[in-house]
Amino acid sequence: MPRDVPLHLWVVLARAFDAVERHSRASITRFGLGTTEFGVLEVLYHKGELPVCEVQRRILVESSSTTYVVDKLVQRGLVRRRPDETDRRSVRLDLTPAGRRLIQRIFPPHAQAMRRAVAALPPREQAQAIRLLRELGLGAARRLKEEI
Amino acid sequence: MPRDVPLHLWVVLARAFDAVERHSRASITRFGLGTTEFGVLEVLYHKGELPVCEVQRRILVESSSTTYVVDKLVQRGLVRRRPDETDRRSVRLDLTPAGRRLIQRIFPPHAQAMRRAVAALPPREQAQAIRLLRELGLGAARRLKEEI
DNA sequence: TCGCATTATCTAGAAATAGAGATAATTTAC
DNA sequence: GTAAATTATCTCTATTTCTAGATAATGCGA
Repeated sequence: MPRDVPLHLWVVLARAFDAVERHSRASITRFGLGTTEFGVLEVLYHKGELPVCEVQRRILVESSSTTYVVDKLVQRGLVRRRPDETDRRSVRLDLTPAGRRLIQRIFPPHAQAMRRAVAALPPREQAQAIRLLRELGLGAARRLKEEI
Repeated sequence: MPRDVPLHLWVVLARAFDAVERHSRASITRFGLGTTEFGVLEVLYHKGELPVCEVQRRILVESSSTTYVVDKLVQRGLVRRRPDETDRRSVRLDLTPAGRRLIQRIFPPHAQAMRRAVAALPPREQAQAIRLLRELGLGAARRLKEEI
């Protein structure tokens, strides 16, 4: 009984993502944030000030959702918008001091939770999985662009 | 500069899932269905009549969302609910003839689209990825249960 | 330089999803 | 056998996310 390997890959990819993502969601919920809000804080924390479009690319949601999440973070005083000097279409995002304090406090325990979430795979196999998933993801993304 | 391998694994997992899932979404949208609706039809097509809870486990959404999706499919005459004789808590789901005709028609081209979506990875590496993702997913799911 | 395609962001509205908890049936432990 | 715990489904509500499209600025080619 020869398996349909590509379809099986898609199934286990979805299952693995779901299981690990539940860890992420549970961890982030502890801190009164949504996963996408956390994503924005996290990317600004690690990359510094960025234009909205760059943040969007990294948190993997549509542009209107990005606007929605950033609105909430701005209202809560965790992020600020600033017009870009050179490109007047662009809006740059940055952490406020309060936002920085928050993400500084919650990132380490969240990272720890995520390390535990994937710890069933031994380090050597984690490295192998990274290589394969990178190739898979890049390939799929490439095909998406081509097929527009 | 030693990478934080577990966190990196989580990032590439999310990216790969996102890219492949976009293929899935685009493919399914062609047929006027949502991905979760498609998931219900597909699992009933391949497994036959199943209780709601079993369908839910396979489509990876919460129980309230399952009710919502099944409602829509029932309204469209694609799925029917039937009380379980032996366990009166349980409701069994099955395809109607129209539902069966629909999924029979759209599953093959969707499967083809998904095969293309993951085709950047050669078959040998697909098999390797399946093994690793299975172990990762099962491990993460196990930890979820333990940590309740 | 001018017009057109592209890019960046946002708005409005619809759809999908989750969360809390209600209800009812079954299973388990004693 | 019965009480307590678990399981299955659904309701109601809030939140999140997407789609379509508007607006404005930029880049690019003739």
